[in-house]
Amino acid sequence: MEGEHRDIRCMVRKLSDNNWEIPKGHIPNMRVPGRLFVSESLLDGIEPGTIDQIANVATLPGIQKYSMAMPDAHLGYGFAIGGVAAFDTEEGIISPGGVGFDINCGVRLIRTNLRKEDVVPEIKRLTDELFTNVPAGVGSKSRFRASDQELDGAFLEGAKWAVDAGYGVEADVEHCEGNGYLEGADTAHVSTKARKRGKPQLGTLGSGNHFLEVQYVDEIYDREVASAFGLEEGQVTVMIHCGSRGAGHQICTDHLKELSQAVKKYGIEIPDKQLACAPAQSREAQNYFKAMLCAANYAWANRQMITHWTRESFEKVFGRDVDDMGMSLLYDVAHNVAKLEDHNIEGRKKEVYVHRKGATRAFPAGHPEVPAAYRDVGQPVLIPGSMGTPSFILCGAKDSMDVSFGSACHGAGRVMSRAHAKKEFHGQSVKENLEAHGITVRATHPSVIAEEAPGVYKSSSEVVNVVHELGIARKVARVIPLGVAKG
DNA sequence: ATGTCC
Repeated sequence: MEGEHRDIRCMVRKLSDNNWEIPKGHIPNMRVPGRLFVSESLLDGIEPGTIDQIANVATLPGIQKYSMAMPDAHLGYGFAIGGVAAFDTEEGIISPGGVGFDINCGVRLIRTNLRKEDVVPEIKRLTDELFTNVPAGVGSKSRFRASDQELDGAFLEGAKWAVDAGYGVEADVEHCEGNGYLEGADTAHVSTKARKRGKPQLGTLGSGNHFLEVQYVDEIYDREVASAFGLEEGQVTVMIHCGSRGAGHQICTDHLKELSQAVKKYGIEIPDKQLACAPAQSREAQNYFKAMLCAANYAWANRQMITHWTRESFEKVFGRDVDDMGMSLLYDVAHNVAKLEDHNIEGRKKEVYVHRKGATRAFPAGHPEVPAAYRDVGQPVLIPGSMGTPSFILCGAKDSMDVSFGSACHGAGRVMSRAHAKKEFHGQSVKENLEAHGITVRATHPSVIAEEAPGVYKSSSEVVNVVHELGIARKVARVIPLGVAKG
């Protein structure tokens, strides 16, 4: 492909460390410049097509300040994964490409008061128990048989519905971004097909890079914030990384069709068909938005149900009560979602549609949407590693509002296709290698392990260092996997 | 990511 011969260094202009501009002349009709937040070394790994995607988004109507991408940026559908863009609520647009297919893919972290040495001797049994209790894999079905009414509950009330249904406690909801649900969801815009796919999957992990992982804290970078987050060295934590399954995928697919028509109807010029969108206040855009919120809420309900089964699994293995094991929710973040938020733009506060696609909200200390428990330090920002690699806990930092619409990165980007990974690695040997490093893995098939081998992802530590140095999120702690369940 | 192509 011709793109591979283009020099990335000729496409960007360095503004300061970790901060690069994609000038308005990169492609015709850019309304604002692009911004790419990467280190010198990460820059060389960015595909030219990713730069083009950041520039393409800059041509969309009503875009504010600049079209940006986080240090884990890579090619996505229309918008780059790692992309953040905010649009005016009147002059701007809403685009499914700016959210992605896995609506509200996200991460939550459960604390325990168990120590690494308490868990290591039981890790195989615990990982087996988690793998048994939380269905994983493509097309996997839930242990929970949702009725239509219960599905509506998940679509409209997210984690709150799940807690009311007996999956968790009230405090869980308070420790989710947006209290585990977004207002304005309307199931009238969710197709029968999306319901049909979503109904049996409510309470499933999914596949790909999604996982359920038992970890321990091995390093604290910021004692004060770690203390506010209830984290200390040697402590065991559980991380859940999953999304809205077939429901979100179908909702995205359905509305992409409608919005492709809307592009013509409203005469919007887009440089890439994958940037299908409609004017923010149009019927088409609002219908997508209301359906997207249903999928976002479904994902929060999904992670909440998985949390409940995680707690039950620990109870069974350790023979202790969840409260006794201190299994409270630290936080739950969305990294694929569009939201109405207030931001300061050119010196005045205004409401915008912020699209985060493979980017985590990272609101700083003092922001009213940060839960009271963390208000003095900033919201927890959870950055999952890939299978067998460290994950990071950060907190939203003071410059995020000015620099990145209150956003940070979301994880390690893939550097090798699934097909390539399956040729390069063998599941069984990857598994043996991980077990030699003290990491137990349970997956539906060895090919899943090959596709997700540690070597197919960029290092998340390099990505995390960029957002830390930029002052948009600060490093708090690092966690190391002990046991992983995957689909 | 995804009933990994209706």
